[in-house]
Parts: sequence; structure tokens; C-alpha cells
Amino acid sequence: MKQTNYKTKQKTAILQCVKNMGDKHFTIDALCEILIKNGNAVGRTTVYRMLEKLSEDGILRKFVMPQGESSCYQYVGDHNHCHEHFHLKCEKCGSLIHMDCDEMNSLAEHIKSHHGFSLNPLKTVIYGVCEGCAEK
Amino acid sequence: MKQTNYKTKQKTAILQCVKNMGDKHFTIDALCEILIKNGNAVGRTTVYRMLEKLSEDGILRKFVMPQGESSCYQYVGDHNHCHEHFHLKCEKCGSLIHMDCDEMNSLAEHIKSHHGFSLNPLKTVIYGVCEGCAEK
DNA sequence: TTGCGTGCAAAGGTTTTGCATGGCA
DNA sequence: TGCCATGCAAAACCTTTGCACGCAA
Repeated sequence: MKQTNYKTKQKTAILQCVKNMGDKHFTIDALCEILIKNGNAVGRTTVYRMLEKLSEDGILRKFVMPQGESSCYQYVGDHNHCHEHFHLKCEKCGSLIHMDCDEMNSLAEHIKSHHGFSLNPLKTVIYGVCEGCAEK
Repeated sequence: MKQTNYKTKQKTAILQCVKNMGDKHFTIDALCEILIKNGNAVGRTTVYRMLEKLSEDGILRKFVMPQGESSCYQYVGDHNHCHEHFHLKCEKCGSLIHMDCDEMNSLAEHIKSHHGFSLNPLKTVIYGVCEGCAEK
């Protein structure tokens, strides 16, 4: 599942850069800076458009942040081992934690059967306070 | 627990209007329109400032929406019966659904005990597709 | 009188859109 | 050649801030 049509140096630069991120999350800003460092500067608009498409194609996961904060992306690529888990975001330190857990799957089933709602783990972010910050 | 100091007609108008919302969610826009209808037009800035304070005081709950969407508020007032439920937001039609359910409480406990993470139901919004939109 | 409260206008931030140019096929 | 991709600038969006005026106490 590729982009639309043409193959341009911007697309390949972004795609490669995104893959190099591993499973870390990154913002548009961060990505742009890396591209510049690599000598592959790409226009902001293009980066926005690319990441939007990649998200739709399931290659990236997009985390929409509240007003004023920029969105966050994560590479999931072909190895879909990251499809069925949720993310916990600490409100104190901002860290994003992966939670791979059967409990969530049964929750999803419950919500589906009892509330008629198909939840989307890709977009859902659970807010709270992580262990480290709670101790302080 | 009041505001800061003075009592103005704007404050009383907003506070009364907010209470009349019951447990429904509303946006700044919606609130402003109602105020206008009631002949109590209040400046947008003032409404923002008031709702911010009311949220800090625990009288309102604030739901921060992603970029481009305006925040959502809900009256909780003194009767805190709405503290322990979650919200489902449909990605298609945008409707926000209350989910009052024991399942969620046990989930919260699980996350706490197994992942050391104290989740915040006030801020967490679960995304997905609602029953009505799924049928289309 | 004192100083907070109000609200207009402008700024702040991210994201989207218009449109002309340039590059892929 | 034809059309998509790019990227600059400007718009759009919600929210916050500056600042002068007005009203509560």
C-alpha cells in the first residue's frame, strides 16, 4: 500500500526517516529537524500531507493532542504487532506508555456488545499519572 | 468555593446557564449562544476565563479536544455522581457518549495494579465508531 | 477610590488550503 | 506533454494575552 503515484525524493526521505524512528513517537517538528540534519529538508506542508496519508494507510499511527500541542506520530509499518494495544500518556512527565494487555481486548468486546461502540485503539489515548510521577 | 472576588452579572449569568445544562456537554460556542438567547450576552474572553476557573474549582469538567475542535465542558457541581465514567467519542458523527459502567472501574483497577498507572477518567476520551454510524 | 472584571483587538499555536512552479512518467 | 507533488504564503481554527474602560466594593 503506497502513496498515490509518483516517487519523489521527498517521499523517500520522509519514509526512510520515519522508519528509522523505530517505535518512538515524534512530532512534525522533530521530523523536520532530522530531515534537515540529513540534508533532506522538506517543506512543512509536504510533511503534513505525507504523514496524514501514511496515517490513513496504517503505516503511521497518529496521536491527536489537545489544542496548542502538536500531534504525535509513531511508525507501525508492516509488523502490526502494535495494532491491538493502547497507550497511556502521563499528564505529568508526558511519557507515552504502550500497554499490551488482554484486559483491553475484553474491554473492547464489552463496549462493542453492550454499548454498540467499536473503539479505535489507534486513536484512543488513556490519560493519567505514571508510576514514577505518582511517587513524587 | 466561589470565583475570585467580585460578583458580576456575567458571572451569575454563566453560572446559572451552566447549571441548567444538567450533565450535558457543551462547547464555548453553545454556551455563548444560549447566553445571547437569554439576553445575557457575555464576551467570549470572559466565558473562556470563567470556564477555566470553574474547571479548576471542580465545578465543571473540561474535555480537551484535538486541534481544530473546541473544548467541551460538563457541569458536575456538587453532586459528583459523574466522576467515574468514561466518554466515547464517535469519529464519524462527533457525538460524545457517556459510559457509566462497572467494566471501566475494574479496568482502572487493573491498570493501576498491573501497570502502575492511575488513569484519569476526566481527561480520557475513547475514540471509535458509534452504533448509528456503523450501520451506514 | 481602588483594583478586579470585562471585552475588544491582536497575538499565539498548529494545521489546512490556494495557487503557481517544478518534477515524474 | 500531462498531471501530480511541492512549498510558499495566507487562511482557518481555537485559545490566550494586552490593555483600556467600567463597575463592584
